[in-house]
Amino acid sequence: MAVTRRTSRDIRSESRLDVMHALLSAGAASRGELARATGLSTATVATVVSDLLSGGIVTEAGLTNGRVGRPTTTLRLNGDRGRIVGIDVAETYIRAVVFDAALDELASAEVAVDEHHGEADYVVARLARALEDALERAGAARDDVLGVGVSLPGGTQRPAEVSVVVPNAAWRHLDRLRERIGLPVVVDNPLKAIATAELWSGEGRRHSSMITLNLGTGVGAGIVLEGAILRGARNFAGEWGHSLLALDGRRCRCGRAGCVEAYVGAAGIQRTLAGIAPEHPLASEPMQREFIGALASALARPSPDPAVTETLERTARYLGAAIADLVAIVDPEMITLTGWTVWALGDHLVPAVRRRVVEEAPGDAAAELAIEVSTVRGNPVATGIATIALERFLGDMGLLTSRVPTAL
Amino acid sequence: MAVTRRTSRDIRSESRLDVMHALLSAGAASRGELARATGLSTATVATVVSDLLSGGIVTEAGLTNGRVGRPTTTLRLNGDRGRIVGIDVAETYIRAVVFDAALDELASAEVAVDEHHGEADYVVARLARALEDALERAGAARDDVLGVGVSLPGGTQRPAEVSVVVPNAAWRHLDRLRERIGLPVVVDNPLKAIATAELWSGEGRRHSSMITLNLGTGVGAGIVLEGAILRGARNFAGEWGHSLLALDGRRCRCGRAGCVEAYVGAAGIQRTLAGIAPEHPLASEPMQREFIGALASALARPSPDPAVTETLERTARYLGAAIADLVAIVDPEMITLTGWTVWALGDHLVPAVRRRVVEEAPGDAAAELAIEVSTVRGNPVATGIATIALERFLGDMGLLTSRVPTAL
DNA sequence: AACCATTTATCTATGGGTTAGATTTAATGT
DNA sequence: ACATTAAATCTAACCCATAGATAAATGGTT
Repeated sequence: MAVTRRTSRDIRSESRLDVMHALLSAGAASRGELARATGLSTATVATVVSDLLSGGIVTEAGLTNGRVGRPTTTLRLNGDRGRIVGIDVAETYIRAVVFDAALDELASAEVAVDEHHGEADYVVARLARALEDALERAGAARDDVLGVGVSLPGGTQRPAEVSVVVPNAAWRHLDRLRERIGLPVVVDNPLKAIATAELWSGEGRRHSSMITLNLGTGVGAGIVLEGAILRGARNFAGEWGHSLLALDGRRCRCGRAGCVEAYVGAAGIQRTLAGIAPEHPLASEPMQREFIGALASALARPSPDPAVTETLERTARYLGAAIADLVAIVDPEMITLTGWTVWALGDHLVPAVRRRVVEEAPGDAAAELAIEVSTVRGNPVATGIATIALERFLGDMGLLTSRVPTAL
Repeated sequence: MAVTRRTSRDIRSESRLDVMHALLSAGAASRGELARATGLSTATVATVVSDLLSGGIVTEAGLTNGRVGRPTTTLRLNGDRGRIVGIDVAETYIRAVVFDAALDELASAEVAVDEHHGEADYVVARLARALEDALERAGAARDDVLGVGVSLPGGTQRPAEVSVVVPNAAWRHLDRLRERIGLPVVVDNPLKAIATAELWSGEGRRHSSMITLNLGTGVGAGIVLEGAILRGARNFAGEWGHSLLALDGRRCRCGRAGCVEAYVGAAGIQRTLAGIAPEHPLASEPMQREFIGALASALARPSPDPAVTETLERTARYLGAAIADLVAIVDPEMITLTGWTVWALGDHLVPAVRRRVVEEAPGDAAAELAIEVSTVRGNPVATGIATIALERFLGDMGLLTSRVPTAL
């Protein structure tokens, strides 16, 4: 596949996206403010806004009188345009979140999933249940739904549809999923979702390059370059969790040895602790999220358990080295961190990781690198996959061209 | 730094580049052929060609009569437009290559450099010597030179200018270099150079993503995405040689432990052999290029030395694992290999590496990945850095806009 | 020798994009 | 009432690409 050609239509498409992003992050803005925020001329903003107004994507939300002069009409994304659902299918739970068309969260629902019970029909049924619960709580009718985004772990790609790093039979049968949902569905993987969330609701558009790391059961990277998500030739880019940290190191659940995930995934952190203090009570905690939570509380105590402190130190070192590899290869302007490990351990982990990255990165590459906890609120996977569904919808409306490279 | 805005001028700039690339790879072509090759309309090609004709970049090289009909005017890049010099500054030598404006090689000169004699004045003097020798051999006057490209190892970046992975005092003083040469100079690092060469003279433009690996004393990756070189926030992207292969592994000359370069750089391969057979005569060969050459001859024998075979196997494994990391993170459509290690060992190494990458890459990510020896002839670093100088010249002429993001 | 068919290159009209600057609109202040 | 001010829109100019008409140049045909 050769390089894609850009046409002047794509420029308009990008201008529309820029205006929508500016509006999303500002909440409400006048045309003039949008022009200043996007760098476009007021004339262009006016025509773009009129496109979006006639598509019902934005609304005029009243006039505000300034000191003197013509009053400014305030613009907002039109939440009432419809509903978008984002569904985060994780290893142990499925969470469905309903958003309005301005990407404000309305309601959510979560169902537990038995990790060892992975048949397609079972998972699809649980997913449908989460979707219906969430819609009911949001008071949304099926007709209101503009699109449903589903994030599945593992690489999603055409034509094989889903190629899994961690095998799970359910994802080979997307047709059943579509049939059962009966609404416009887009499927992608969590890394592309968090990157999209960062691009619309976070830092992605303020920097020419950014990587967002998802740390939980699995770990991975969402890579954003020049305002676009790096998907790679097979939509596989960002599987940093399965890049090598240690040759012939710990066995990873993907089958390979020495993957980053085997060290800084939640189970990997537990293994680190078990290596330091095999008899430690936390080392045998069966639930990953409980384990991470307990680790956080242990660290918060006045004089923490040395084994716990050492676990954090080593994890910071592993993570620092793995992030340094990303710096060496991609050299991003900033890195954001997300995922439930970060929500729980961030206060202790992030400062240590910052120090480690500077040490481990080649030369002074990381000297000016910003490493921050993501500013995206809520579940970024659900937010991101819903955003991808919204992008797909906008593309179907003819408002977007090039920027809808969703996987499926 | 935010995302850069694209304007319609950039589209024309890309069209001009596309036409020039098509012309470079075809050697000679009619306007119609260029239209077919680029996917542009004949009208656009005609206007672009007339721009390039009036800039003297292309020439009409005679008419050819077909069977019937109006004869086709053949177009070529105008080599007589001037001369471009590419200078590859390596650890042990400096090579200057003179090209005509159609990027055909005219002459070259090489001077040896004492690795331990790294003062700025010394290196600059050697470089100037190589440049003058090459110009003389090419019969080129200084006035003919449109630009000089200098490739320096290590990251080159603003504002610190050159930030070295492997320290060398000389590169802190680019002003002296510029003063001594007295011609338009661009400086960049070898990874960006090989990527540029791949983009103009190789496979880069036929694929939406491509990585070219340089294997020699140092190792690194040139990353090409959507027809553009990935430079990163500090022009540091592609320093894959200093990403981690083995935590706490072999000490690397960059100071870190376990870098890819410490395993698959020429010195690393020798260390692998020394680990297998400490008394092996090749293990104490003092010159790296001699060592690699001797390894290649040993492998070509009917029944090769088992230590040598084992060295190749392990190197393939290291390289396969390191490439698998690139696949996991970037997921390119193809990978090309270059550098003198590849020229010498490619026949034995590449097939083994291909197998290893498929095994080591997560899931079936590498199943369709093409791994080939680069088709760029000659010294790709010199070719690439000369091409960057040509791009800079075209930019100064007003023929190119966005695509001249050279470092210095 | 005049004319037709054929192939290549250019010209023209159309449509999409952006923008600076003029103009209109709608408030406040005197 | 009228000037002032600020926001939004309109207008004209200038980019870009393309389809389709037109012109150019030749070999073959009558």
